[in-house]
Amino acid sequence: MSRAPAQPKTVARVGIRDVARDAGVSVATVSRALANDGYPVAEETRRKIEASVKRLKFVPNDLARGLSQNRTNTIGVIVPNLSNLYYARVLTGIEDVAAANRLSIIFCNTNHSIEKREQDIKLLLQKRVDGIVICGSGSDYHTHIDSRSMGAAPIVMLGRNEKFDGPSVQANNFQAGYAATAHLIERGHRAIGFLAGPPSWADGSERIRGFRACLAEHGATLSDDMVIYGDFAEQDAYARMQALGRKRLKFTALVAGNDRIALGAMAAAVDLGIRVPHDLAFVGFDNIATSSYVRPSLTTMDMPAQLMGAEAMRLLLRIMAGEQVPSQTIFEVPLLERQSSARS
Amino acid sequence: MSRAPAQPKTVARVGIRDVARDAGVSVATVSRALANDGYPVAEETRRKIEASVKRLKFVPNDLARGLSQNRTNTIGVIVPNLSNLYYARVLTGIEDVAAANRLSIIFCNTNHSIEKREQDIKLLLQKRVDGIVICGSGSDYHTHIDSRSMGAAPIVMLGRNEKFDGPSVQANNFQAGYAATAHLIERGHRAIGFLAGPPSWADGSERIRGFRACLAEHGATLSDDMVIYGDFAEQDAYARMQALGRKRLKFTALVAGNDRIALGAMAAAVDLGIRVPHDLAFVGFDNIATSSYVRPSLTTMDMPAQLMGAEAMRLLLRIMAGEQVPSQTIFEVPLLERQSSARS
DNA sequence: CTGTTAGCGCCTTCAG
DNA sequence: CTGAAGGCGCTAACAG
Repeated sequence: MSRAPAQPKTVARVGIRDVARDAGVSVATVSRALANDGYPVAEETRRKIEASVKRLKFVPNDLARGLSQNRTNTIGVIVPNLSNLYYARVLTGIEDVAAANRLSIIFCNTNHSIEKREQDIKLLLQKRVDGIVICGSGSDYHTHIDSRSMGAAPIVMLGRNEKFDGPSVQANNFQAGYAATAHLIERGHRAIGFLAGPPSWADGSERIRGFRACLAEHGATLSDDMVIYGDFAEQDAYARMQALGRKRLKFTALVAGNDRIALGAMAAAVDLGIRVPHDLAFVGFDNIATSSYVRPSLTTMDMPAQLMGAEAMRLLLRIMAGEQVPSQTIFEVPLLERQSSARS
Repeated sequence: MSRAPAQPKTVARVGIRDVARDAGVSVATVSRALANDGYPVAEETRRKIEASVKRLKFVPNDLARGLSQNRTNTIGVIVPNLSNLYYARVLTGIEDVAAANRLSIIFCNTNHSIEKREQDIKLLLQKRVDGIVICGSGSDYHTHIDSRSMGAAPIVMLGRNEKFDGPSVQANNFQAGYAATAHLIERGHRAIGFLAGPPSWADGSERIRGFRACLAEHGATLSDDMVIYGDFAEQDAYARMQALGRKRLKFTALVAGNDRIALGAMAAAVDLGIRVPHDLAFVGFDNIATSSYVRPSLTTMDMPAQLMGAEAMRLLLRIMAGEQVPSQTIFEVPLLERQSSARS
């Protein structure tokens, strides 16, 4: 597959040389005026240069700049899936602080494929990004690129990843799972199930650990069929809930691996004539926008997605500046009580 | 604000020259072997080179490549706001076909600020992207960069923008607004209101035009207070609905500017004791994931967001390949009947 | 099939 | 405060 050059060679772009000639100075001076770092340039010279830049419509070439400066002012962000509003918020948080620091973002979507992720990392390294934020948890981190040697880009991980030893930003998912469960227990529930995501989802597993820990601590008997695995989305959760509801319902409350799962399951519950929260209470994770606008509204653990994104970006900036940063930055997750777990 | 270089100059990166030396060939041969276009390279030479690449952990520098090839295999995507799932889906569509064509995406979020957008375009041009997709409609397009002269990157617009004369991908929002309204009329409604987004939102205005046209055609009297403007999100819609509901409700059905508005308003309706759809029917636009998982589920116009994103990217690819493309590519928007507009 | 050699457009010492 | 010149890492003629 070959593409024609984006620019026909016949249309020579205006370069710094043209500006220099037009302004009657040397390229070095133009370069310095444009860089606008502290380097002294006479006010008048600067004005002449700026005029020429305007007149010639000069657009500096960041590729050349990057090549000689060995820095691109660009970072890579790898996300598993944007249809999950959680990641959209994370990305928004990253973008905010990136933009504030005049950094561009090269965005990669992996669709949860770890091969795609490896490939994306390779690509980003070729593009000489100054740093990388990898979002999405798993137990699968594995890449043969040592992030610290060879001057390769530093990596910050957002989410739990057991095999990654660089700096990471995480939510305290164990605590969150624990708190969600404790909330239900406090409401009098004893038969509580967990509608989980995929087993490979590290953040999810932590939530389940918290769930089990809380139950154990309250003397509940733990059985394997209390945790029902599936995927991240509404549809599958709807189906799982239907399967659950057709038998005699053995739970009075469900913790869902995330809000999308909760929403899907709640819809199924309603459709089955199960009253929420009277017959069945729900707690989710993420606090996506719609969770407070469904009825009954969804009680959820309020994952600070945007904050975490922003923090990850800040860490990356500090690493890029040569600072040492903490190996783990952990956010607690507050409970947001709403109707789906109200006393009935 | 200054940052330390991402890479200490002391650690010289391995370059194509090192590979050449290691493999005992010339840099040109290495370059050709790596490019892997049709250029003939002896099998054995190729093998030796690949071995050296592995051994030395050579990572080609795309900046240098871009500089000499005058192409970056990177495109820019500008989006108003990712917290709207609609744009997340558009972006996903773009990313899919971009990745399939080995193009990277530089992502920019404008928060609906047209200044930020101008700035982003400038940045993208400096980074010498091969093309740009601008998402989000408005009546405000204005940039002094002529997309066709100077070999600057071609632009494809996704969404309606009156002042932009390049190729665009759009949904037929007039038809969609018309169809949504016709659906309600067909259900027996005559007093229909429109819970709009901001007046500056071009796609939204088209929907309103369709709404008016449909009403007019069915002999309804049009008054200005049938359209209630606000922003794009749930919260504001909730407030507007509450204001509406406190007076004697003069509508039996509402068309909402998008699903988020519909969801917010429906929540308010429920809270006010208004029965949906019995007392008040709803139709939205976008078909975001949760719309089918709220109860009552939301009837909506199924905007083909991902398709449109993919198509915009395909158009851009064709332009980049030097092809001529249609100035407008328009998608029709199907109606998805669900519970919020069921006969009551 | 392979090698040599100019650039690509800018930054950055090193001298004025 | 300004200029000259080498180099960033790779590609693309042009010659073998």
